[in-house]
Amino acid sequence: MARPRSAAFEIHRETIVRTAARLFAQAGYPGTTMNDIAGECGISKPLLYHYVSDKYQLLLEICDSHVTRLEGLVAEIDAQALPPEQRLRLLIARFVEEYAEARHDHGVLTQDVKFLTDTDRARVLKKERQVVDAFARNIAAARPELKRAALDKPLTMLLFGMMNWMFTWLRPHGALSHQQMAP
Amino acid sequence: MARPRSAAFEIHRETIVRTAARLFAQAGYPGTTMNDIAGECGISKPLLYHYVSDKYQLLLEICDSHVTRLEGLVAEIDAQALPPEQRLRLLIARFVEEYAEARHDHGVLTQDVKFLTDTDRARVLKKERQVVDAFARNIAAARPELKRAALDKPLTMLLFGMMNWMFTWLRPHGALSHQQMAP
DNA sequence: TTGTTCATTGACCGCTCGGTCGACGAACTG
DNA sequence: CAGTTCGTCGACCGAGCGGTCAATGAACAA
Repeated sequence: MARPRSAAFEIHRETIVRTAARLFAQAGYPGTTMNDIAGECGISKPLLYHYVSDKYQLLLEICDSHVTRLEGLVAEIDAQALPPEQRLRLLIARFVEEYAEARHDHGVLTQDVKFLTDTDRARVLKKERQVVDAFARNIAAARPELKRAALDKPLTMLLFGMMNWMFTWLRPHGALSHQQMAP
Repeated sequence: MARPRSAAFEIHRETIVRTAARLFAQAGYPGTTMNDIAGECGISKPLLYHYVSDKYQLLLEICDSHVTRLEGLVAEIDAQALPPEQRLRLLIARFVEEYAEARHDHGVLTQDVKFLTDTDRARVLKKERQVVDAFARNIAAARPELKRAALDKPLTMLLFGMMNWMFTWLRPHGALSHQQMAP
């Protein structure tokens, strides 16, 4: 072998994935072309394919890495010994924080999972379900009367509805969000 | 002229629009082809174009008719003289009802408005904003302390987040939804 | 210095897309 | 009955898609 891979290879690749996430989030997976991505990155299409195998892998990588990060977040907070209510609040706060940072990735996750193959989608949704279950568990622990009324699961969904929807209208101000989860 | 338009023309056309709404909601606007729509309707592509001018008009018609219906719903409830809290509850109940009936149309509205032209999108979003404002007004009337804290607008958004998200997981059971809006 | 690999591109390929053409028989009007 | 429009379709068109090829020069190993 005569020339090693450039040190910047992974960096370039990551830039491409981030750009793809942004465009997917904005126009959807089928509504985004590889030309769009290459153009937005300021490179030619063959060069794009030098860094990335194909369009589908981009989608898969974005979804999988994001949902895996969320899973890690849950595990991290679960590991702390905290009173139920406080733990639930921490969970919500950290998720909102993560969503804000990875806004585009999360948009792709909620909008474009359906374009994954059956097996890939199953894998991603399984992780997502574990995250949701963790929320439901914490809600039930913080408000045992909901559990008794079998309302913990629906309420969890409603909570995710609020969180997911938030980033379709909130732009660059995040001061309010953390306190609003009380009612 | 020698042959009038078939009496079933409008019916067929409406069937096509409903089918398009379902497919758009499922795969997104760019992810749905005219062949898909024709196939799902059991007709050929030229026949599809006999009933419909082009793909874009389908999207526009779905979005516009749905948002106009929502607008009418607000006007109808606004016309009734009701105490604030009761009116808000009625508003929510009726919206959830409407979303359930027109689930696909609503999916298209929340997912595919972005593919409208600037002017069309502006028109649709203007109507949508009027609906949201009506909700905010009713929330402020029912809970004046929120208004004072300038939390009425964000809370309205959170409420819409819950309502919009609901129909991504709720399948054919609707008994719970109406009572859950209290907390 | 030499040989190989990397980084990069313009040109290209097969396919599918949104949309149209021209043809046909059946249906209706006068 | 005659003439026209409707309802219907197979075949087709130009454009753009995801993806590849072959070529080039620079970068590095030996």
